Amino acid sequence: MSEFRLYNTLTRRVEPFAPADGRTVRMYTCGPTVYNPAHLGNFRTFLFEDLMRRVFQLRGWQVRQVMNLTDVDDKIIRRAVEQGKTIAEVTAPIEEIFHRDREYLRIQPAEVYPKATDFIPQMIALVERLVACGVAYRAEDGSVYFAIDKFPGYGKLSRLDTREVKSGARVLQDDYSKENAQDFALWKAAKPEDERSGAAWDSPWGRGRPGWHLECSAMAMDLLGETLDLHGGGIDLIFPHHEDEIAQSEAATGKPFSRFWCHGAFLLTEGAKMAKRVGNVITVEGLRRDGVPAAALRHFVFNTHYRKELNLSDEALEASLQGVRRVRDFHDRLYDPAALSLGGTPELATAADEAVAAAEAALFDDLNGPEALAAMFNFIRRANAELDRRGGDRDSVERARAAFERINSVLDIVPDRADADPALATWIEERIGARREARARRDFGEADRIRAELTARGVAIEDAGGETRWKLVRAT
RNA sequence: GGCGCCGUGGCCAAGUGGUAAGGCGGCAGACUGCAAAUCUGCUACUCGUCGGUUCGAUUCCGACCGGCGCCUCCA
Repeated sequence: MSEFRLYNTLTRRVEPFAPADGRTVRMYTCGPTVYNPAHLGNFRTFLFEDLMRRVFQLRGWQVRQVMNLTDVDDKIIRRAVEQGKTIAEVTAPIEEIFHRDREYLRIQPAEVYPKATDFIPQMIALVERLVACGVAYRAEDGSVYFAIDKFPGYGKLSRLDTREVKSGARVLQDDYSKENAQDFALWKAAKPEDERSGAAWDSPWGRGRPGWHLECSAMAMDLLGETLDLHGGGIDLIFPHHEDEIAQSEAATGKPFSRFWCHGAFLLTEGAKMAKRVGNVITVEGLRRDGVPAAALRHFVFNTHYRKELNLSDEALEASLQGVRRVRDFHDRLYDPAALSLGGTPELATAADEAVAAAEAALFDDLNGPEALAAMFNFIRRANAELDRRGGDRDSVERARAAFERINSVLDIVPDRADADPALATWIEERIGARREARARRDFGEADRIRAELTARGVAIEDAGGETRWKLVRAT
């Protein structure tokens, strides 16, 4: 079996990767803050992580993935206060939307979706450990901070010079008092709005709530052990989020927190990072309403390497839509019973084997989605050509099906066929029957009229092998 | 100011120290009553610009131009 390689942000290199125990990849991926529906930019990262876990499975490893749902933070609290709700009332519906969108995009569920508020005791225990080690201190306001100058490795992931005082960068003073401007909060003393929205818990340092980074360290170590195989997220999380996770985890355990760090690049729209504050957000729900199938979105995302920025445009999306239509037509042809009876050729079997080899080589080499897609499309072209020959070889058709399934087990880019309701289907069949009769008496004017009628209702027809097949297409 | 990424045909996008995958689109042909689907051929002597290293660079180095991102709660 070929070597498996993965880019590691920690070393900035592509390195051989395998789970520590040789069997199960234990991966932690930063999930959404559930105060607003995630947009396609967020989902690009989640799709990258879906690709990752599916490739691991293709390689024969088991996967235990933990994705957190951040259900307590400043924005959630602000919203709760505005709406006179508790944070749980704010986050519950958003959590549902997240899973609905996730399922629409065919993102495999993680093994665990822990919520921050369910791990308060573990987080407090971690802070106690850090205080005991002397790397964390309680400030006058009752908050607890991590002292970054007590952790020698600070900055190793982001490679930021901690001494550098950046001119031109935004230097914000937050509401808490701390010894060093760059120290980060482990535990935040409760404010009135925290109490009012249910975002405050008892702790050895008084009422308060966890800092942003704490949940990931506590939940990852609780659910996956003190050293993970891999930790993933969007590239913007490298600093400070992941840097701080490393600091607080490794200061507590003395062990490497994660062997690999993997980050996905941004999705851009209109030339800028897709973000709520930029106002160029596109939601999964919106795309779904526009009739963009999940398969096309998956194709769109996987057609650019995960570490490269991807610019969303109508043209690019349209190309994915068409590409995925080709995949579906091929899939339908391959699985039509006729394909088996007409049969393939020995060359079809060869094409199948080569396609699998090419796709796996691409995927196992730092998750090269674009090359895997190329392998898929090369296979489709060659297989179509061989199927055209009707070589009578049933075995090669079976082989082609298996190859297609194997590659598609990762990409998952066959669009669902829109089902016609029974009444429409009956009407379509009737019209096709009428057209068949017209064609039989060589009344092509009538036949074309009927086809136009069907087209107007979004039905495309194909005359193939004496039969007429139909399918629903987008109205546009 | 610091750190980092990117610039490949009309659009999207891989890739390699030895002369450019794949998709979409376009053009032509085969098939078809006509289409559709499918297949075949064509569609970058060239990989932002200028230098350098090399027998040879799109691929390595440098400079420059252009775009994007991170620099404390943003995937």
